Amino acid sequence: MSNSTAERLLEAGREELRAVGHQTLTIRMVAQRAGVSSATAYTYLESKNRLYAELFWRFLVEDEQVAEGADAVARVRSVTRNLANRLAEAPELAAAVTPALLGPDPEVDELRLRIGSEFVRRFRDALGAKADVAVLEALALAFSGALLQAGMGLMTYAEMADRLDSVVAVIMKGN
Amino acid sequence: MSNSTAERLLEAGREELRAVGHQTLTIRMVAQRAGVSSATAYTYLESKNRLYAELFWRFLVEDEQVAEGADAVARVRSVTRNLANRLAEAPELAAAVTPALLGPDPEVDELRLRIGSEFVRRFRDALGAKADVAVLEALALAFSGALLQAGMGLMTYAEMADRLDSVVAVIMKGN
DNA sequence: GGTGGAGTTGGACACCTGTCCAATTTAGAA
DNA sequence: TTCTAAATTGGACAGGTGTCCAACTCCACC
Repeated sequence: MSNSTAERLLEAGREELRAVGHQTLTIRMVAQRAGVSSATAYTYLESKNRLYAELFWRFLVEDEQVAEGADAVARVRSVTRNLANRLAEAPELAAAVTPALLGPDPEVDELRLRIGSEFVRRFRDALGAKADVAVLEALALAFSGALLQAGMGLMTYAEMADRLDSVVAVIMKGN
Repeated sequence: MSNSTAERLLEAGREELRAVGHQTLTIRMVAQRAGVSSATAYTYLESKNRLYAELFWRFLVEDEQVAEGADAVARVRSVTRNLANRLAEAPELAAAVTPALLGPDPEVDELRLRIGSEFVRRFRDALGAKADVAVLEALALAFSGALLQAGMGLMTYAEMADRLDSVVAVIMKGN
C-alpha cells in the first residue's frame, strides 16, 4: 500500500527538502516528520544521497511529456524545455540531486545510471531515426553541464531553458 | 616564503588527497601531515571544499599550454585535450573539485567563478576572433557536462579527451 | 488465546565537521 | 636581552553521519 513506512519516509523527505533545503535536511528530521524513529528511517533510507536520488528519479518520470515538433530541433528543444521547467518547479530537489549523484555511495550507482539513461533516451527519441551518436552525446553533455552550472548557482533553472535553446541550435546545425 | 604554514597545509592537502582520496581525507589528517595542530589548520583552510577548490585552481593555472592548431576546431581540441590529460594525471583532485564547487560554502564562491571564467577564457582564445557566443556557451556546457560525468564515474578522465573531440566537432560544424 | 517473526524503537557508538577560546610559544623590535 | 604581538596549541563543544543491537509491539496464523 502507498502508506507503507517507506513511502511515508519518501514523502516526508520531499516535504522536508522543500521546507529546509538539502543542506539543512537531516535524516533524523525526516524521520520525525514521518512519525518514525531515526533507526527506522535508516532502515529504509540508506543515506541522504540515496534519498535525493530516489526522489529525483520519481520526480523525473512522474510526468513525461511527449516531445512535440515537426523537426528534430523543435523536439529536442521541447525535451530540454520540459525538463528545465520541471526543475524550476523543484529547485531544492534539483540542487540536491547533483551532489547526491556525485557521492560514492554504492546505493546510488543504480540510480545514477538510470537517471543518465533516461536523459539519453529522451534525447534519442526526440532526434528520431537519424540519431547521430555524436549529436546525442553532445546533447547529453551539454545538458549535464547545464545541470552542473545551475547546481553551482551560475544560472537559475529558469534561465536554463533559454540557454539550452541556443545551445541545441548550435549542436544540431549542420548535423 | 613558500614554506609558510599556509603553503605547507596546501601541500599536505595535495599529498593526503592523492594518498587517501577526497572522501576519506579529513582536515585533521592534513594538519597532522603538515605537522600542525588542527586548530591551526582550520585557521588557514576554512573548509574541505575550500581546500579542494584552491588546490584545483593552482593545478589548473600551473601549466597552461598555448592552444595550437591552424583552425579553430584544432585549437579548441587542443584545449580540451590538454585539460583532459591534466585531469587524468590527478583524478583524485578532479573527483574532489566538482562536489566541492557545488557546496554552499561562501568561501568557494570566488573560486567557482574564477575557475569557470578560466575555462571560458581558454575556449574563447581558441576560437579566435570569430568567437560566436552560442558556440562558446555550448563548449563550456559540454565541458562542464564531461566534468560532471567523469566525476560520477560514467567515464574516465582518459576517455574524456576522445569523447570531447567528437563533441567539439559536432558543436563547431556549420558554426 | 497463544506465539513467532517482522517491524520498530531508544540509545549508545565511533567518527566527522567547524567553532571557539584561554593558555602558551615564538619571533622580531626596541 | 626583554617585551609584545602574532602564531600556534590543546581540548572542549554542538551538531551531523551512519551503524548496531537488545528490547519491545503488534498482528496473522495456528
